[in-house]
Amino acid sequence: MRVVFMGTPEFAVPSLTALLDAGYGVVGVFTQPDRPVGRGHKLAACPVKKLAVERGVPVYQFERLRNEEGLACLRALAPDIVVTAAFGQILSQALLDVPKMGTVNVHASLLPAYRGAAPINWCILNGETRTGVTTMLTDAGVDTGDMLLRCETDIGEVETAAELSVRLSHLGAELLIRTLKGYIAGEIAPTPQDERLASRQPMLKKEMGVIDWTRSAREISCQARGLDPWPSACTGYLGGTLKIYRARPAAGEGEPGTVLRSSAKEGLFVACGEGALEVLEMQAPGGKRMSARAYLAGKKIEPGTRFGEGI
RNA sequence: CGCGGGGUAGAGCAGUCCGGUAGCUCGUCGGGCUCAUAACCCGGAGGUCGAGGGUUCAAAUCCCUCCCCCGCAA
Repeated sequence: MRVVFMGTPEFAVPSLTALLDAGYGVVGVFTQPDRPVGRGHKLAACPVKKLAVERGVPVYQFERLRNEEGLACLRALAPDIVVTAAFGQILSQALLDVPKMGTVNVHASLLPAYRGAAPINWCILNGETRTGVTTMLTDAGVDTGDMLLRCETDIGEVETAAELSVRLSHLGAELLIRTLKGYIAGEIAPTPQDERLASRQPMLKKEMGVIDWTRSAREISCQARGLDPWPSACTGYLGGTLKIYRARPAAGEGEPGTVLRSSAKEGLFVACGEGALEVLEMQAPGGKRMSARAYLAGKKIEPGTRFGEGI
């Protein structure tokens, strides 16, 4: 069995690892080109590339895989099946026609809901309590292909998108192996997606992070957790940006955006349009990420402080 | 050469400019108070001040070199 894997970020790593460990013949890995990341404009390899190199699998990187060059490369590898997981590029029909058994995608939502980009973030942003992973046969649309298997899981009360992503990536890897076994054996019947239940969300934008304190504590909590680690929920503080990564609703009321209680022992509570927000993980201007209590052990935030002014 | 911040007790910070007993909050351990407590009071333990070199009677602090971490931007 000749398998070609396409994926880029951390989410795809467990899937590729599972493929390799399960003994599938991974003849090539396609991943996004190295990008200048971090300080100093250094080119950095994505997580999938690092793993592939480490495991001795040939790596191919094309700016646009659907161009002639990429297509020719994929054809030359003559894959029986292509597996994708958060690859980051849309495959053309010509690419999809290459593998005899089709292209299996691992998608981090319970399709047909949350098609498109950032499904994990959107689930939390929308306050969903349950999500999962779906394996499907990729077609020309974005996440519209027939479904193979799915796996569900609850979303924790204070779970962030970053944490959920890690969990789903492992569930996805496990599901992928089960899917391939069943699919190759002809034991899984592809199920068409019900278009009436379909939904699709746009990519995340940095502006989505700005907190409107007149919203409810519940909504802001979802915003903070859903946008971790990027773009992250933020508000103005000390002339800079205070980021909030994890929070939960709590009792309390006051002028929206006002600090109600603040101490290393109690924590940090901010009044919202409805209820109060208990800030659990945050990042002060110019500082690093830490728990609100840890921050308050070193720096004070006086009750009455107004957040959100002068971002 | 993209801009900038930082490394001091388990955690978070002050002290560095202007060298001279290592300090605060939290946690932790012990004791007390209380019907009780994450509350309160008393006491204790815990630090090669990132590493190396230099200046000095004396360096967390001044000078040089190196390592590591982080924010912004992408």
